[in-house]
Amino acid sequence: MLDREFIVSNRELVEKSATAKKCKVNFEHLFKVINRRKELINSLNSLREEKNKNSSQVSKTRKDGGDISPLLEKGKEISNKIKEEEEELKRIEEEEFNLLKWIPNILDEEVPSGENSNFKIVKEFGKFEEKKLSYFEIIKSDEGIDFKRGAKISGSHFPLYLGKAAYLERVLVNFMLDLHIVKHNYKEIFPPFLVNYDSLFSTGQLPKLEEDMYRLKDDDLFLIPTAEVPVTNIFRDEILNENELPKKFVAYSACFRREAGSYGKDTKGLKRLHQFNKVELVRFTKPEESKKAHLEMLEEAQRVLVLLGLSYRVILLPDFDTSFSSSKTYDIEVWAEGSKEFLEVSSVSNFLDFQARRGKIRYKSREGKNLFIHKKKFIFSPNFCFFNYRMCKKKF
RNA sequence: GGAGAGGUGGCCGAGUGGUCGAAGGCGGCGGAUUGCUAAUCCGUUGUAGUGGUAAUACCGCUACCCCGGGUUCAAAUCCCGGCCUCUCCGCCA
Repeated sequence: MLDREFIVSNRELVEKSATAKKCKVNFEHLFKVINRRKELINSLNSLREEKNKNSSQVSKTRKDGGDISPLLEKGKEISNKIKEEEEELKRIEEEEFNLLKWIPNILDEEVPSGENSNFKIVKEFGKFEEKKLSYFEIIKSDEGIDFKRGAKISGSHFPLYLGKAAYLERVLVNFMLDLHIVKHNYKEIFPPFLVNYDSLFSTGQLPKLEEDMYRLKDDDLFLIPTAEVPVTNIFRDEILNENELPKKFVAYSACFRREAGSYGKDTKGLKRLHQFNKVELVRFTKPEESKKAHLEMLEEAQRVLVLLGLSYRVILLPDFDTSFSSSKTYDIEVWAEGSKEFLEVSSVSNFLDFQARRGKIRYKSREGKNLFIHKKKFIFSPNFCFFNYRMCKKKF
């Protein structure tokens, strides 16, 4: 979420970003609501002042043996007026919140505009060879992934890993965790896989992506689409000390996505799964360290691929592909030799203070001011490493 | 699932209708004292909104004692609903 005052004073930038991300926002109406809210708050403040004064007058007058009945009358009047205005303020604030929550994060100035170009290739690493065998054939054995039985047990897009495939998945997860814990100094987190509405709201999945989420209706909980959600919410509604920052977390979790509306797209094999494993990194930093931290994470993410001996490229996503909450996103795409294509294994995003504001994640600066934390994350999906011929061959 | 207890400031803990943003203690900060450390003494110490204003300085006002409603001129305090925590019993892993 963006700050009310920020939107007012940076209207052009905010509108431009919203348009690029194809989010429709009625800014005219929003500004009217913002102004009315201010009016009401000012009016209520003075009414309450009057109320408080009148009330203490009652006890004084009574002590002195005076007649309090006119004061009681007056108090009642003021209270009624307050009630009226409070009701309007509540409506206005709800309306304002409903408008604000649909405004996407602002885009970094470096993000390419989708009108002329698509993504921008930032880096290419390794050789992009082609092999005849597709990943799909390699993993279809009794030491591979059994999609049929996975579908029987749960439904399509729930893969069942057998033998060496299960082993490979597990060691990849461990490898990524260990690398970031030991070499990059992240703290390991093992989070809950079910979360509540507020947690998903603060990371921005809700309300926009509600139909993509698995929901447990009886308990009003959601299966996490990524470990980003519980990890980001560790400090929701908290105020940290400046010297506690930066916070660096790495978490493995299974991820659950309904992938509603994506039927027909990438329906085969390991793409677009309903359940998959992922190692997620999250950093909370001060605003002034935000950009640097983001680039550091981009390096850390690439290290995984370099150590695994995989070829990849790094791209900077264009505006229309940058997610609702993100300001700037790099994707790392591994080269899949069998299917001869680039596949997204990692996504490194800078959210600035967008999620922090939604979740009220703050820190106290030395000057005593509470500031919203900047957050960035990157993800790494081990299952996509299966796509690479060399990796599969090595392990099978 | 059944029964009970409880949620107050950074922490502990008092407070059952007005003078309570809230006693007291601890911690933090500033200072005094001090061979060092410790101890002692004095002062200070929440957050947000809004107005005065150029101000993250200062002053005023408002809100906040888990959350949301209600009663009342007046609510931390009374009433209703919710959430959370703890203890005991049962059940399952």
